[in-house]
Amino acid sequence: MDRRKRAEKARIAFTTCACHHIRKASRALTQFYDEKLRPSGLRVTQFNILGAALALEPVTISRLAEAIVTDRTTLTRNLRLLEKHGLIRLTAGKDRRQREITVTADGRRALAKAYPLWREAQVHILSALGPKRWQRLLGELSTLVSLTRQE
Amino acid sequence: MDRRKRAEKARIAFTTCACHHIRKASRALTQFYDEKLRPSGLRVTQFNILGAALALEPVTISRLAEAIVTDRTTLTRNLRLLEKHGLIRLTAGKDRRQREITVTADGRRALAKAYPLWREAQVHILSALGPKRWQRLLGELSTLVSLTRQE
DNA sequence: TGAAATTGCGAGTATATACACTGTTTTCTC
DNA sequence: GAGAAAACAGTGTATATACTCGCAATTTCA
Repeated sequence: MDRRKRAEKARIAFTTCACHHIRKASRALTQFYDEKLRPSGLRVTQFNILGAALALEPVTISRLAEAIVTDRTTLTRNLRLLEKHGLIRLTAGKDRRQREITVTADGRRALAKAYPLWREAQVHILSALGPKRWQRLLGELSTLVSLTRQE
Repeated sequence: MDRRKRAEKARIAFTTCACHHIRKASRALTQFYDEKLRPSGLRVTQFNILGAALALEPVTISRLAEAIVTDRTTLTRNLRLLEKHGLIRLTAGKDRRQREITVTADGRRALAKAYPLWREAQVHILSALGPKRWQRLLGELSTLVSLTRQE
């Protein structure tokens, strides 16, 4: 293959790659939400983990990882940070292999403080799209996730 | 606010957060593409950076960062890795502040080897969606990016 | 009941990401 | 032309991500 063809393929790959576009949007949204959440001291990742933990508590690490579609070992490390800041507690379960996550009073306070800031970011995005486009986008994102899970 | 209401808000936040859903899809797609690309030794991030560099070379770090919508300092570190593996070269430009990126012969070989693997992953996703849904999704992702850029 | 398989989790290692700050070079302005 | 402003890039630090490996507790089953 000559040089020109190779460059052309490279151009196609980087302008059309689905993963690239999703990652790009992910970076942009993360920066946006993080910026809005800054006064709360939580990042959007932490806000989401903490919120999921509160909604599901008491919950084990593996169950929570499954719920938010994150690698378990990634979640372990993210939880360690929340624990260090006193926002969650990790205790041994009945099954001594398991570790149960509970949100502390500080954790609930942090969530309550962050919630209106999150809402501001969320409204900015959702109101611009409108409920119809938003719902459809949500569906497509779910489709993408399941497309990568099935083989 | 009572305990129940707080948990309810937490549940809403983590089930509807736009950022959470995009990040989730991003993780899933990244794992999928990385898995397919594994025999090539490139990750999808590296594949995309290398492809963009080849399409735009010679290009400075800031220009490339702009093109792929990545923080410049992130790109600097990602490029360092590609340089260490001999896939790109970083040379001083005429303007001595700039550093120019060029893809080496090894880099082009790595891209050529990875291309069919990338294509396999890409086809899996795109053929499942079909061109129409894919184009619309691409448009929505662009919209999201610009929604976070404008204030 | 005891060995094998399974389950739950952590550590080691590597990459990706970005904010705040710093230094250097170039350009602009008076 | 000197000083100010802008542009380009690197470092320090912190977080997010996940693969591989390994250990301990539990369950399964012969």
